[in-house]
Amino acid sequence: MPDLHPTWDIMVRRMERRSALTESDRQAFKSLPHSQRRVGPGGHIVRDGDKAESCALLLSGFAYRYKITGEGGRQIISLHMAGEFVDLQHSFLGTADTSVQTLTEAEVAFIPKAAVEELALGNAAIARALWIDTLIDSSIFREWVVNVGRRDSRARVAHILCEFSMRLEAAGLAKNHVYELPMTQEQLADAVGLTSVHVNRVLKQLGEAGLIDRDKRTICIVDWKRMREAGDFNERYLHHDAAAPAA
Amino acid sequence: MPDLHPTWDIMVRRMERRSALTESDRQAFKSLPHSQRRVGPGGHIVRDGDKAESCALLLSGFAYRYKITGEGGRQIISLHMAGEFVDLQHSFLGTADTSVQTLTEAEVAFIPKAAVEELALGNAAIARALWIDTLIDSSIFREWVVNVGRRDSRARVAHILCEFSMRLEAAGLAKNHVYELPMTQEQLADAVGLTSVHVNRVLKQLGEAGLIDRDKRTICIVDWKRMREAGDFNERYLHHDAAAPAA
DNA sequence: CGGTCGTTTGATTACGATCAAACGAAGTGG
DNA sequence: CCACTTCGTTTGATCGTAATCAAACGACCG
Repeated sequence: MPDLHPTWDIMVRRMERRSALTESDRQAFKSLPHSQRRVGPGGHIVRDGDKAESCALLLSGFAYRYKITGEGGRQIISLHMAGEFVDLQHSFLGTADTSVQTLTEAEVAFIPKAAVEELALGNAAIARALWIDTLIDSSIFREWVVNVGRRDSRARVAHILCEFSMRLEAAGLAKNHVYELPMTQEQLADAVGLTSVHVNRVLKQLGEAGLIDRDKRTICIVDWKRMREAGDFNERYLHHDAAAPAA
Repeated sequence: MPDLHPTWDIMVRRMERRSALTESDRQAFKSLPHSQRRVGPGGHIVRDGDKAESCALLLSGFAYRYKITGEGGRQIISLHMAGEFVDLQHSFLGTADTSVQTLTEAEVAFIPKAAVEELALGNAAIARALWIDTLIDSSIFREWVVNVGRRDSRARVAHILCEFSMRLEAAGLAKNHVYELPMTQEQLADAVGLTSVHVNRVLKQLGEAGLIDRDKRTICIVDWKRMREAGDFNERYLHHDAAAPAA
């Protein structure tokens, strides 16, 4: 594999944190058959209702998962960054129950469904790693239910900014609580169940209160402690420590 | 296994819909070591933050998963009925990230974490079945994010009533869209991100509009078609068809 | 029979939505 | 190069849904 995209290594390293892998396990990940494609900003990776034929690994850029309601409203359900499997679930469920769209220009590896299943079910250590990966996604969904269901606008926005910061840092894509938010205020609004107008006011207010600094799309969480409080944020649900005991 | 609770069979039958099982696979499920306990209404099965030591299978009754926010608000994140694993994820994640409480008197089988892991990772067909089970849970979480994030009060309540009806029927616990709702309006409110007062008004309105009939806690969805519309409900996300191809 | 819990209804408030418009930056074409 | 469009952000004014506050009622239970 001479020209394998470097993000494959990042993904494998994340898997190793989930389950103890042997060298051959690592190779199994890296030798997955796939076709790599560049997707422009706003391009679709999966569409709700699609029959699953492949599983997408995000190699660069950002993406989000969403659903459209009968009234035409959009709810963003999750955010994804380089190194993440964007629709592993669909390989097992057969049909996509959400759409996934890129936020930025992105490179995506599409792995045939059969290869994913074979990898995932052929080896206990790998199964464990991938399973835990989907379970952490699941934990994030649960937290999002809480976020949009029971927090006020200020806490919702603060919470998502904290989550994004933590996840970016865990992935090695940011540090010191400074990062480029790869989405518009409208998309942010659709992620927290508010309107873009209101999100704008909340961001302004968080700035005035000295919790964040903004410059264009760059977010700097100046006061992490107070921001965590404002967002009722406790990173435990991210399971960044999700240990790797038995292989 | 002379006196195994009959719900074990129901659970195994659900697993068979997810993945083709052999007789020995079925036996593996049914011979899981476990301790069975009766839990009174409102009793806790798991508490947020608990170190996972076992995995709970609900043998009878109803339960719900929830989180408490810093402000003291409660968000109910999922509902569970007999035959469902209530916290399979915790066995793999190590720590509970939500609490689970019974709605009614319930019988619960606690299976040691190690036994679950061994079962789940020791055999591809079983791994597949259990994994799909957790992925469907995950799909329901996604739908709930949409429900609380982007639907108005009427649709939220109608949606959850539709979901519960469908799931009960799929589990063989109800038919003809008539069922006993095992929760108070306050709990219903915490599941849809509203207040109990408002849920009460919405229920009344759905009754007056001829979509449902209520008698105490018994819900009868009189006009399923209009109710689906009102709740923007499309059962696809429940993946009740989630087929079982390769074993 | 009193007490608790859940449901129901009414009155008022408030948070965030909606409507509307201006502004700035980036991109396009004459 | 500048007019012009487009897209996203920002701010202001008003509206409406659901929250809050309050109280009565009914059912069940000890």
